[in-house]
Amino acid sequence: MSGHARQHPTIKDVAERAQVSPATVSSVLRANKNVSDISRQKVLEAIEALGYRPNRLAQALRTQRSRTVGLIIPDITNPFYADIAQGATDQARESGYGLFLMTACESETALRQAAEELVQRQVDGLLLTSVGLDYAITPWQLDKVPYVLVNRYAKTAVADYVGIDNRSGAQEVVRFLHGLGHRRIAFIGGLPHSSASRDRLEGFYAAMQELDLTLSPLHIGFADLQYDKAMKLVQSMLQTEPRPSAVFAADDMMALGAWEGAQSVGVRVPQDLSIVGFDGIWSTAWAGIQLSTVVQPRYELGRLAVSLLHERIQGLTSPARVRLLPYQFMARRTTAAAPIDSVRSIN
Amino acid sequence: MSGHARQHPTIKDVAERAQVSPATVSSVLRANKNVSDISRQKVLEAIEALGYRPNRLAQALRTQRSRTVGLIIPDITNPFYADIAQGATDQARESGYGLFLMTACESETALRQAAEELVQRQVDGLLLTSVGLDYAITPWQLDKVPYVLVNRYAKTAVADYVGIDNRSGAQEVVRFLHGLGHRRIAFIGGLPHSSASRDRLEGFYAAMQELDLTLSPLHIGFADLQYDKAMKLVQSMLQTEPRPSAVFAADDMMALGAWEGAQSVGVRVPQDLSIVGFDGIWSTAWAGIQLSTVVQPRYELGRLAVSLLHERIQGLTSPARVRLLPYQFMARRTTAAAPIDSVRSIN
DNA sequence: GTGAAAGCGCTAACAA
DNA sequence: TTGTTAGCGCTTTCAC
Repeated sequence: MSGHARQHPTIKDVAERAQVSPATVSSVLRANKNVSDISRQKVLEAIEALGYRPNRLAQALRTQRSRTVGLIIPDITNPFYADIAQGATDQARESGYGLFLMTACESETALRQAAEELVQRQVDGLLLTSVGLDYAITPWQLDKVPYVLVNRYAKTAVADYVGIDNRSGAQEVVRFLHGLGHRRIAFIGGLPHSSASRDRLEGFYAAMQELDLTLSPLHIGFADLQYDKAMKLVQSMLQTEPRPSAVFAADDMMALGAWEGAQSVGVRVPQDLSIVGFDGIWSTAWAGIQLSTVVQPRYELGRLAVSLLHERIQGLTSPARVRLLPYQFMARRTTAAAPIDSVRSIN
Repeated sequence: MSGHARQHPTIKDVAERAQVSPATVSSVLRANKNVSDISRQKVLEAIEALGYRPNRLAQALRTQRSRTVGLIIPDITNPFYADIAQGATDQARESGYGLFLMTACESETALRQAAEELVQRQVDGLLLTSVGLDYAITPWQLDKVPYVLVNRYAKTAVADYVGIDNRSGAQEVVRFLHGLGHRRIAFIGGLPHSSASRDRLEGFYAAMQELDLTLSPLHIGFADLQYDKAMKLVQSMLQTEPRPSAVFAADDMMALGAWEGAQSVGVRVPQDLSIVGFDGIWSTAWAGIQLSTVVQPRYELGRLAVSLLHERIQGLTSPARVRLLPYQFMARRTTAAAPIDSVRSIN
């Protein structure tokens, strides 16, 4: 007997009203056991009448399952991550999970803190898209919380990984630019310690070498995935002599920044400078933009990551899986044949 | 004695190792009571040694506070909501809350379900940015979960509201276009049942009237905040005769779609057609875009919403508050003086 | 300053 | 089929 002016009705209140035991109510709730139709009916009525809502926290405490996954992304404001997040939430809902969101800017400690809090909140699993993984991940190798890596993997981490073949994507871009007559191709990297950035850089190098293109040290730099930094970097690259005829940025944000940088110093895109991005965020397809880029299946990446995580949560113990999804290079309006002088300089 | 091969150490394990009672450990954890330095020391050491992490779920169950807020947005993929979400997560973290994310596409039942689940998960408060509010909100008027409305308010809901003065923002846009010589201004609305869309439409009407401008019924329509729909809508608007010389879209996404629509039928922006958006998502400022728009303080909206919510959770009972933040109209590259024939047609 | 005991709301044996 | 009991991990009186 505990029912006067309490906040929310509990399973006990329901039991009382339905004249059954709490255990029976619980059974009805989980639609699982053998409960007589008569009891079930009474319980259902009581639930309805009382406006009862199960307390998921109590359930979780008891069952040791919160039916919650944690998602850590650097920045929800970045459309690339937003798309992944959308895929993740959708798949999570369909699999019966709630989604806890944490943003951890690109720092190891932030990632660590976020993961720590998520673990304390008893998430059943973790989705990690952030950097700093190499170091920060080790701790919860020990804990039993399964996790899957999205877009960036970590050398030390033995966990499922979902992404694309960044290396070959980057190669394809360089080959395409080469085919357009470009010989001086600049590269703007993202975060040097992100596997995705590293792989793209590697692919870039490999293709340059394969095509016998030389690379000026002035034509390579990193802009931390930041629009502004890429803008400034390109401005300075365009001061060099001979200047690049094409810029390949390791992500769309930087490519867009590069574009603004070029425009700000009177260099026309694509006539004077071709620009290629990476990721294929939606805005690259807009009428005013039409950025050439490598389109990743971002939404599907998010979905797939949750599926794999779900399997792990269910107890799957197979060795770490790697799932590489197909990407697609899209040549759009920011790439054109290299300017004459550029080609001549090679012949 | 309960400690062989258990998953995670509990407060009991810590107590045992530190040779104190669980109650003492708890006191140390919350840095609150009178605990002797000697005990505290022992406890801290035990925590360290065992790698103990408090179980936030158990804490929540006991204290009836989950230190969690729920955020419901239509679509995390929409930069406008992403910015709000970022502000919300940041402020939430600073206030000691975790953030549960749910997306509920623009439907009443989806919103209802999302809120329902969040309540079951015992969030301390709710942030609502979705539509369908008028109907769906009523239920948890009854429950004790406080909530605040962001960007859209509901007539029936008596709750804190955070937004901007959409009506006057829209008026400002029309006046600006009028000043540029535009006389035939089309309007693309978002969701008719969203307060934000309604207010913008209202402001549009008011200004048109105030300036003695007539409005063809062919020059007004709704595109559900969708890029594609706006694109098609504008295509058909441009078939009308006389056609509009300016389009005012109730959100940036639609403005961008309108742009593509115009381009697809050979109408130049801004020479033949001026376009204005609303919200001021970041991409409108990019080099390739430069969309004229009404810039909302999206990030601050998200932050403020959480602050207000926090106060409510603390027990504040003052009547519903309305917080209107300043906006800023930015005339950029998609607006220009009306074409000659357009002006002439008025004189 | 500290510990024993009760209980948050629920589920899972086990008995009946 | 149903109810009783114990307890998930924690906090919180209330004695001592």
